[in-house]
Amino acid sequence: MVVTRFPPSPTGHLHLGGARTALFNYLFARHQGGKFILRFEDTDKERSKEEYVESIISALEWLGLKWDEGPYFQSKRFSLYQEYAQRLYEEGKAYYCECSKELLEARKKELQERGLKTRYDGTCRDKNLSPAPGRALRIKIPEISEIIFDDLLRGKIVFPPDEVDDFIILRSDGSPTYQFAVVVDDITMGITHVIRGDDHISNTPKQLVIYRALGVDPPLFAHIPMVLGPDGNRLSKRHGARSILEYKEEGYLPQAIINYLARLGWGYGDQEYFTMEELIEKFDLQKVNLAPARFDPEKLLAFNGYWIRTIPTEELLPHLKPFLTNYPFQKYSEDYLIKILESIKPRVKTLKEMAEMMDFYFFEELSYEKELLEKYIPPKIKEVLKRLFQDLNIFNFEDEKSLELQFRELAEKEGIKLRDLAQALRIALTGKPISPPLFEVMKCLGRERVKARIERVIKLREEVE
RNA sequence: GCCCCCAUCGUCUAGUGGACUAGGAUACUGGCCUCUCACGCCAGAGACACGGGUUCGAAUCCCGUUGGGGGCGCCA
Repeated sequence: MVVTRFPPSPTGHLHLGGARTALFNYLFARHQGGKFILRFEDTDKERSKEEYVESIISALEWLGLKWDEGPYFQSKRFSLYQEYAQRLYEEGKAYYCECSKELLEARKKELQERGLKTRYDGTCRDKNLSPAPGRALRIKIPEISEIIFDDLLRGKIVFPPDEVDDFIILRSDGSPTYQFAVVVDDITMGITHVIRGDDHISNTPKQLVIYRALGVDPPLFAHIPMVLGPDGNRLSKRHGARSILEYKEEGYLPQAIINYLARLGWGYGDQEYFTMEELIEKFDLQKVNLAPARFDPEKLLAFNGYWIRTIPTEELLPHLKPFLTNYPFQKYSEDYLIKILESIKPRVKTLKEMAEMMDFYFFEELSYEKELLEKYIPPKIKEVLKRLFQDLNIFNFEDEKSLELQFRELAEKEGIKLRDLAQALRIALTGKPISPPLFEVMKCLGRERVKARIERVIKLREEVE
């Protein structure tokens, strides 16, 4: 059975790059009917934080990337790593090293200055040191030969013989380093496919050395291209390195983020829009592009707009509710909310915008900008509004079609353009020059609320004069 | 500096030797629809990085150049 994993280190929030790696692992596992594991790589005690564990978990849950096992924590598995390390030590495949950090640092600096490779010089390699506090355990790289592996996406990748040095697998405090913990975990968790960013390509030879020393066949590797910022540089805080949860707060739909992320570096013919179900069905690692992909916030926004107007309104409503907390929306029925959402859906790109556009449905006393009143309600139109006021009692508010007809007739009778009348009414009813279709708005508000707003706006308009 | 990966419109991509006058999406421009704004529809502009090969024939295969990305920790 296929087993994949997503191994974030809880030293930051889940960002777009990490989310995409998680997504690809998830999709691959689901497509193959396999298992997807969540594992926190928190061997760095200094930088790992519980709050990041929580935020990563809630981001994954929000995106709908459900894991089948875990979360595991490397910090709780130290005895396992020590066990494996002990084995390597006893078999002579690893040795203890007493070189101090300062000494190593100095040697490295010197090598750099001379333009040479910064590798460990093997000072302690043959000292036969026994374990002792303050000593780190290094793996003993066997005889020099090149290291080759078959990447699922790129084919053979070859590293020259002297690329890997005797690196540390157990720190002097006994904790495992990343390279070692990953391998032990992937072995013990039965990982079959390692799908990760291509920034890990150069780590792979080190890990292969560990697999070999442990006498275990390595999993299959697929290195997917990284996600770059819009400027082609590494993802930074300004754009995509923001937490996924920030996108949630700004009014993005998980469907949109998943869809966008899937299309970043992967394609399925000319199809652009995919539900999670379709992705699971159609995802194929072989179709992943090899070139790094730039994150384009505008396209993500466009996808968000698409999914807002595409998913059923009943499904949209729960996503929107958190953005309505400043409105007394509890007073209104679910049916009413769904009705007004329908008309706003095609006009917005985020849930936040949606909430902003809906405000007039919830408040009776709108505030009107003086400029808008003057621009859209000139004296002539104001008089029309006054005369219209009586008609409102007999107009049929049952459906927008008949409302429209009634107002068309009225405009004709008054000798003004429907357009001008409509804009004045729009200001009166919504407080804005841009809104959902006017007659839909009227129908939703109902006769009494429409009357009250027109009456009030006439009064305010006269105060301005 | 050394090592590794990569290269189609601004961006994301389709394309796996002939179906390419290089398709779609997004963004942009013009038009249609229209009570505003959107949505939708139609149209336009916009790319095979460069140079050598291989081949009857290259966006597609090979080599080089250039460009971009990544790695070289007792970080992950």
